[in-house]
Amino acid sequence: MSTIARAPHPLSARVRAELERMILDGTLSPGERLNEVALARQLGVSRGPVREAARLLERVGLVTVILNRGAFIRTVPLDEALDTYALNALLFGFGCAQLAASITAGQALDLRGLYEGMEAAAAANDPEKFFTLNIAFHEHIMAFARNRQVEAVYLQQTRKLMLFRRRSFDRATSMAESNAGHRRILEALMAGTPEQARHFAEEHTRTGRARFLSAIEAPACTTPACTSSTNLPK
Amino acid sequence: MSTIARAPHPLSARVRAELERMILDGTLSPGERLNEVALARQLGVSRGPVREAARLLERVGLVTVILNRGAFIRTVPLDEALDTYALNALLFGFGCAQLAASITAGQALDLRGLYEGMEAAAAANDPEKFFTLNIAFHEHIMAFARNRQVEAVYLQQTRKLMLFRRRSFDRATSMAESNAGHRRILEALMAGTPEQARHFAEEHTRTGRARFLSAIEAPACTTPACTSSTNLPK
DNA sequence: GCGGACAAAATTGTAAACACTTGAGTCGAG
DNA sequence: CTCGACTCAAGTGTTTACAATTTTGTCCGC
Repeated sequence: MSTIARAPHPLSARVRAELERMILDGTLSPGERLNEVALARQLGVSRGPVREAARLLERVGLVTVILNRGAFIRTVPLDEALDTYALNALLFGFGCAQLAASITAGQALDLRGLYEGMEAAAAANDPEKFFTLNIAFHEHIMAFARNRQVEAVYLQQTRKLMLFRRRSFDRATSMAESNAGHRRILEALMAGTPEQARHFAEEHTRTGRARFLSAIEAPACTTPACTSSTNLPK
Repeated sequence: MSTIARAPHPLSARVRAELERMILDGTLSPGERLNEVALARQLGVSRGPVREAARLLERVGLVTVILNRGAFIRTVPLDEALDTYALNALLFGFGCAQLAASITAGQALDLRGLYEGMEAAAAANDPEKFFTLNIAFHEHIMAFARNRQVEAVYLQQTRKLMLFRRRSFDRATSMAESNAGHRRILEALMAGTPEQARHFAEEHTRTGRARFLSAIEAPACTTPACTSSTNLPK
């Protein structure tokens, strides 16, 4: 029974963060139901905050709430994932275009460091590290783009995609290919050419979608979480 | 004490819809606090659903929750409104570009009807009707664009902007100017030229933002709701 | 052996109760 | 008269309890 750390936030917000972490971690698998009493006991709180947290996660698209049946971790349908990729391509392209027009030396240095870290991770065949740096690279760009609304939507949609995107970097070639896209984006950013940056960003997202699709069609994963039903219960 | 109509949804969802309506209607003004007990009694429910609904509205950006002080209807800061306009320009441009490549005769007819309705409303100097048709025009386009994710984000952001956008169409010239933009978009859609449609859509959003800005700087509104504090309490 | 109806357990939806924080008003000292 | 501390009311945060629905297990009939 691990109690949540004390913080100056409503309990429901902390529970929401914890549940979000558990979902993205894989502790809670897609299709699984969020048992309110079990989670409440596990987190050392009452059912109220857990309920509120579940409703918040529904609003973000991470869970689905069915009347009198509870909250289930969403299994994002393929068409929704594709729509989300298109949306993210648009947002990421915008972010890169904006940043190309306003990038500072420090920001460029930061992004370059992440790029080189991914290069090393790809060479060492370390998908886990590459995955982490990759997220940081994209999120830093969107943070530097100075549009909080675009950034917020991008982060939210990306989190939703993470429900299964983690497996897209299984092969070393994927990492190298992905990082080549990062390099092109980075060069356009440092060159200060917004439209080129936007172009490479959208292209990069498209190749990411392609990797995602091939990973879906050929799931080289045998854990029970992968083979379980991909549809909602009932 | 008006009880909410029965429906196959959790009470919190129905309460959320009702609160959202009250906020966008103006029944609840920006800066106002959502008194849980009062709203619960007014809606004929308990505090639980009202709390959950308030948290949901926070996630959408319509209210702000402060620990131990409750939920306040948000007063969207200017910079956030500008960021949101930029986001909406991007999304609406995407939607128009998509639709230009796939529009059907029936969809074109539908949009044309809305356009002509707005033309009539502008001639009759009927801002209320123009406002309604204007929303329908944009939402129909986004629905026809066939990307549920982009559509959902656009709708959400637009609702947030509605917290004060309603006053942008006070003058008849604004309506005529706005509808001229609609006409250009519609022609590009029917011509099947995606990039042109995107261009006009983004331009239309920019002029909308300009109207919004001028309406902010010169508030021709004297109701107490407008003159009240535009910042969060305390 | 199989299918359907019934009953009991589990779980969610909702409501009420309790504890704590915040804010205002008042009283008193300087 | 002003400023500060104290008290009390209002309201939120959280927990607990109750009601309604769903699900599952079992039993009976065919």
